[in-house]
Amino acid sequence: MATMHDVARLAGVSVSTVSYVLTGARPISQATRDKVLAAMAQLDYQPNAMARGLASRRSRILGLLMPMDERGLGATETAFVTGAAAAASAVGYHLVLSPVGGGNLDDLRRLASQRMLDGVVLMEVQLADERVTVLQEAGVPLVLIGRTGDTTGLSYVDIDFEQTVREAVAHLVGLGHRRIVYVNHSAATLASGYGPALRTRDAFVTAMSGHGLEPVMIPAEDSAAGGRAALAAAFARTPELTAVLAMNETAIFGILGELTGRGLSVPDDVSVVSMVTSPQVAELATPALTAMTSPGSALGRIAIEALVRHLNGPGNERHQQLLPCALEIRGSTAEPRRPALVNAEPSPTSGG
Amino acid sequence: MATMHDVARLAGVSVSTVSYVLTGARPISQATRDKVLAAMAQLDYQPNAMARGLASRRSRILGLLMPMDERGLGATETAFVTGAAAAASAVGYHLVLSPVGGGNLDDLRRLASQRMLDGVVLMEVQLADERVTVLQEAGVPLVLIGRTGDTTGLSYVDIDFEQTVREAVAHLVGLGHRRIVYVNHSAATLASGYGPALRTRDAFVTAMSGHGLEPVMIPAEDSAAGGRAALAAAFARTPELTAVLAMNETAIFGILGELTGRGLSVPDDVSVVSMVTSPQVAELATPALTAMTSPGSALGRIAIEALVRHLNGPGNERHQQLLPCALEIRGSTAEPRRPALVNAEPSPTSGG
DNA sequence: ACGCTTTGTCGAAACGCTTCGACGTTCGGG
DNA sequence: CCCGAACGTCGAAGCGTTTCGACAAAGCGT
Repeated sequence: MATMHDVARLAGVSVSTVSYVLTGARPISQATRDKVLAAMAQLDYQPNAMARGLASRRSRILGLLMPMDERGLGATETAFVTGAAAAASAVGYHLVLSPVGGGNLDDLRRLASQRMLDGVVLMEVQLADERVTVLQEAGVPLVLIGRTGDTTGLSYVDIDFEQTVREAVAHLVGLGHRRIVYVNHSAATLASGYGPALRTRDAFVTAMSGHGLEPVMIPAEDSAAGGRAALAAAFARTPELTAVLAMNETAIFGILGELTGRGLSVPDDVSVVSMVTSPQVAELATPALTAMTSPGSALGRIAIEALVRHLNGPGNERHQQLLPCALEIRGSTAEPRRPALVNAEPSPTSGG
Repeated sequence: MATMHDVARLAGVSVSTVSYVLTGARPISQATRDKVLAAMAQLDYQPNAMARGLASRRSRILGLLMPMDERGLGATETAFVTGAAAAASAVGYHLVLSPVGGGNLDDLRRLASQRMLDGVVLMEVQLADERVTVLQEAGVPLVLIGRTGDTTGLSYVDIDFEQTVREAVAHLVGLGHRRIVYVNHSAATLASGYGPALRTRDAFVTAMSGHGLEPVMIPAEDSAAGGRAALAAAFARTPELTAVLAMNETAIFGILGELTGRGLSVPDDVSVVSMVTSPQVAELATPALTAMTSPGSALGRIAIEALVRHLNGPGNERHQQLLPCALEIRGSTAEPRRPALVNAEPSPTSGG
């Protein structure tokens, strides 16, 4: 492994000159630069990341901290990761993912204090998230995906759940639906303070009320069985429902299965909209799901850009931004077959 | 940020003594050790990873290189990652995931030559994989998940596709199926030399022939539409098929959708077995899929353990190991409703 | 009581880089 | 023609560890 010394000797210059060629921290004449670059090429020189990091006190490595529990990353999260990696690469940083779960706070503290990461992006943030505290105390520059309850002084990028729900509801109402049930994450998840679940719940109430409709929300476990159970509960509560709004990529398949099982067709009998869903997953279902597509890779890119700005900038810039999901209409939504019950007398139309 | 110097001063010992307390490289008396540990606790000392890495020429960081194209990690890959992370953590290493795609070989070369990673585990290996060459040339200790065509001198852990296919076929044949179609990955994937696709193809031929049955394989794009198309092709080729074996987590949903669309019921009309599938995905489908469950977390653990052994050991140990998938019977397989056609005269049983 | 190995500790030299201060040159303005 | 500023380069001092050689003290067999 060639070192800077070797390069300097071969090029006939000092070590610091080689360093300046590499970093551009000081001007170097074209002639010298060429000599140095030639020597580097000849020796196949690669700077040693550790030495560089030690001397400069920055590793040029960014961490993406994601809990990897249970089920894996969906296409949504993957888009996020690739967006972040591309953005980091574009500005000369490496991006590494660290699968630190919520449990091992000590592990996180260690990782943070060792100065191996110049900054981190934290995913799957809870409304009250100890990891944020740990990272802040360790003095690590930080950008969140998602939001804590109190975002004072924090940088974050998150999905605009309010607008996303509003648009989804508007789409269904525009088609003529009146009885719309929202299938959320599980009751336990809600109780644990998972922001997206809580925010969409509130947004749904607001949106439905805005249309003069009754908001019915049903929690569902994150499993196909959970989706089936939720749909059963939904029908028990609102037998005349014509549309289901869901934000639960796992349960949605159970919902569809149960619908089919009951002899109901999608979208003719019941329309389904899946929120914060990637096109890939939406296409998996039969029929393909009308969905609110999450801005995955943009989210990742923006988070990294904010983080890097934070690292270079003098200090206190915060970046707080919300991105909406885009409505993509596929085959799972249509006008209700039966005129909505609130609008008209039950007509003698066929359809049971 | 306290340094070793601070700790040494506070404890009234030399810097090297502090280092020995930390690394255990030389014996230290209990009294001294206690003083040092107390000082470390008081100052909340954390060793600087860069300095340590520079001096010791090992970072204690392991890389998990995974291409993150298209669709994200399934639960299978996630189990793999968590298994690997846990194993690394258990032996005092950090595990970072690096989303280096197949395209940017230069990026990979840089990452490898910078000596930031003590060793790497490479996922999604192709039969001819340039990344392996790059890594070997860079002299980075390496363990593969999957295998290249020529595994001489390489360490790997992989799924035992031969046995997995054999068991899956045996399960179906045992139920009475005779016309079994294997839905593989896409023709392009096969042509690109993707090991699992090729190995399962060959194993399928072998297994079917062993039962005196005709092996029919259909490639499928990795999408729901691809699965639908493949099923259509399968029926065109083998109208009397009673079972589908698939290794394509994405296409499987299209297959199920198309089956339902044709008015065929699973498992009564057609049995379906999904290979190298996680329980989570298997449960998503309706009915839940009988599947060959991949040994995800064990694979990850074993790969990391082999890698660490490789780092500590004197040198040339290779580790080559195959792990089978486990048959988990769920609701998508049953005896064929119609007696298999090769066994009997076509009976006048109802069924289109 | 004698060397000899162990044990416990220290000081100093790396590790490979960045960065600061210094210094000679060159150049343009007054 | 002189002065200051900008340019281009160098040497050396770190960055925070590990690790090596040295050495005093203590334990051992004889």
